[in-house]
Parts: sequence; structure tokens; C-alpha cells
Amino acid sequence: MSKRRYNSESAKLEIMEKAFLLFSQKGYTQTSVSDISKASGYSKGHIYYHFENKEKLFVLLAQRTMKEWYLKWMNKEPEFTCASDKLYGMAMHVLYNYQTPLLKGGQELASNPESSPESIKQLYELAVIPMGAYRAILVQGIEEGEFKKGNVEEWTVLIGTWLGGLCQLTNTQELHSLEPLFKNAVRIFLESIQK
Amino acid sequence: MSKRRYNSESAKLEIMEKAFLLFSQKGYTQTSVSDISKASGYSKGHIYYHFENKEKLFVLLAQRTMKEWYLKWMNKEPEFTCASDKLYGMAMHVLYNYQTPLLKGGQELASNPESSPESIKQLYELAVIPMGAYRAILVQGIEEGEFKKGNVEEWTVLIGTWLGGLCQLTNTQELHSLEPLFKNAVRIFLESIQK
DNA sequence: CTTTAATTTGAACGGGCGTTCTAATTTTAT
DNA sequence: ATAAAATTAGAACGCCCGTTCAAATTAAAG
Repeated sequence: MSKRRYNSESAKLEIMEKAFLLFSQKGYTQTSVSDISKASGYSKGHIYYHFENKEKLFVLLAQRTMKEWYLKWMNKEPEFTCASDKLYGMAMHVLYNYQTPLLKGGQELASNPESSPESIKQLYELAVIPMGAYRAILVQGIEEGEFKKGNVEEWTVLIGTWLGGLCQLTNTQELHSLEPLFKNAVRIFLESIQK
Repeated sequence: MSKRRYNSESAKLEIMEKAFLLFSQKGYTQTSVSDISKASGYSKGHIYYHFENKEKLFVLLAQRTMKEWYLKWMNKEPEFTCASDKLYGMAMHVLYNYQTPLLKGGQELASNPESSPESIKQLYELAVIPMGAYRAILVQGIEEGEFKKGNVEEWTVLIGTWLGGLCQLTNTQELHSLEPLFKNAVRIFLESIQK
């Protein structure tokens, strides 16, 4: 019973799309609901018909973005066999798919004392996702004897912060031109953990 | 002639101090001039007596912060002799002195299309300072035969982004607890560039 | 065709923003 | 003591914010 009788879903998607772009370009605070309204062509009131408020809209977008990033990696991962290759593959995946500009808005939101605790919690949960993906690769490498035995948690943070730091460059440089940099970071990191 | 006859300098400094703290805690956009007024105890009007506007106040603080960071390093640098030691020293200097929270506000300001081009330019010039300091260490290491010959520019970016990425952790973790992490990053990096 | 429910608009609200301005006060110079 | 200059406060301005709401429009159901 009751298939969706109306289709305002396309409107909702269009709003989300434009909001994503604006949040990515200008950050969370500096993107106003009016901006999103103008960019999407739908009235402000309509935005509130679809989303409870600006904060929840942003969190939703961040969640979808991160989830998509993760799923995409899960699909790509089988292309690689050994853990070292996976780490190179991951670096490329991060370079081309990690939405640094949007997720920066999350820090903005999280650092605002007036943001709802629930939103902040949800954003922190997102930050954990990529770390989990890195850790899985390192664990595999150790278990299969490819990497030394070592402090996995620390290694995870080290490679995670490095890739995260490199991602900041995507604001100012062409993604393609950054490939060698990302690969060299992985190479250097691997040199110190490979057997 | 004409020594400064009045001394509102202390008021100015107090305003800058409070503004620094607020910008660090809440970011640029989310810190209002009223916030600064309340925190410092001086009226909004008085703030505009000392500073042209909020944007220039922030840029001034960012400049002072970075300049101080650099001078402090210049004073500390002679403690170390070989380039490797300098790199470890630099990592500690970054951990304990690089004002990540404030400088994050700079990204916010720079990504706002309505910010004055002059301010943006000034902020970009600031970002160059630490990179110069890293590069100097690498160059010394190469010249003195301690490091391999290699792509200095790339190495500079690699160590710069790594330390920058690690600095993000200062938001959520005790500085002391991060020391081993910073040191290990340097150790790993050195392993691949030392002769 | 009428009724009902879903969708969309646009005006309105209260509040806070960055900034300006005038006037009061304090300090210095004469 | 008086005039001039520097310092400070605080009200006021216009603007835009996030959000709400009532009304208009559109689509589906009977």
C-alpha cells in the first residue's frame, strides 16, 4: 500500500546538491539558508519542509558523503591484494574522493558551543570511519606477515593524519598534480612498517 | 618629539588578548565583536577605535601569532646542531606553539568570497612561514651530507602536511600525550631521507 | 467534481550582526 | 584654569540570519 503518491523527492535532492556545493565552498556558518534557497530555486520555507533545520541538513550531507566514500572504497578494495597495494589505493581514494571542503564545515559546527550535542556526536562518529578503514589495512598487513608487528593504533593515526594533512592541499592545487605527493607519503610510511 | 602622551595601549592589548582566545575557541565567523566587547570589558565602539574592523583585527592577531612562533623557533634552533635533531625540535615546537585553533580561523576567512583580497593575501603569506622553516632544515641536512640529495620542495610539503595533520589532534587531546606521535612521525620521515 | 492531503511560496518575526556616530569623559598641553 | 586632544561608552543603523506560519497551489482519492 501507499506508494509515494507525490514526488517532491527531486526537489529535496536538488536542495541537497546545491547545499553540498555551497557548504563545500563557503563553509557551514557562512552558507545561509537564503543562499541555498537562491541556488536551488526553492523557497526558504520549502527547505524547512524537507529538513528540520540548517544544522541537521548539514549533518545529513556529511553522513551521506562519508558513507559514500566508505562504500566506494569497499567496492574498490578487492582490486588490491597485498596490504601495501591497498594503502596506495587508499591514498588515491582519499585524494580523489575525500570531501575535505565539506567536512571542514563539520569542525566549524562541532566547535560551536551552541550546536546540538547530538549533531556533534554524529559528526565525531563520522570522523572515525576513515580511521577504521586505515586500521583494517594495517591489521591485514600484520596478520599476513607483510608488515612488522607494531602499535597499530599509533600507525593508524600517523597515516590518517598524514593523508588528512595532504588533503588540505586540495583547496589550492589540482588533484592530479598531488598524486606523486600522496604516493610518496605512502611509500615513506611503508618503508618503516614493512618487514 | 611627541612621545605617546596617552596610554590606551593596555586596553588595546587586553582586547587583542581576549579576541585571540575567542577566535581560537569559536573560530572567526562565530566570534562576534560583541563577544570580544563583553570578554574584554570594553565597549564595541572602543574596539573600533583601536581596530579598523573585525577582519583586520583577526589578520593582525594571525600575523602576530605566526611571527611569534617563528621568532621563538629562531631562538630555540641553536640548541640543536645536526639537521635531524632540528627536525625533532621543530616537531616539538610545532606541537606546543603552533596555534592551530586560531589559524583555522584564517581558512574560514580566506574561503569567504567577501573577505578583502588584501586580507586573504596576507593570510597566504603567513602560511608560507612554517614551510620556509622546514625547508631550511632540510637544506642544511642535505648540504652537510646528513640527508640524501632529493626533491627538497616535495620533502618540505610532506613533512609540513604531516605536522599540520597531527596538529589537528590538539583540539581533542592533551599536548603531552601527543609527543610520541609527533616524534615517531619525524623518525619515520627521517628514515627515508637520511643517508 | 469535490474533498483531502501534499507541496510550495513568500511574508513576517525576533534577534544578532558589523559598523557608525555622537556625546561624555579623561588626559595632556598651555 | 582653560583649551585641545585622546579615549571611552553606548545608543542607533541597516542588514541578514534562521525559523515560523498562514495562505496558495498542485496532485491524488473518492
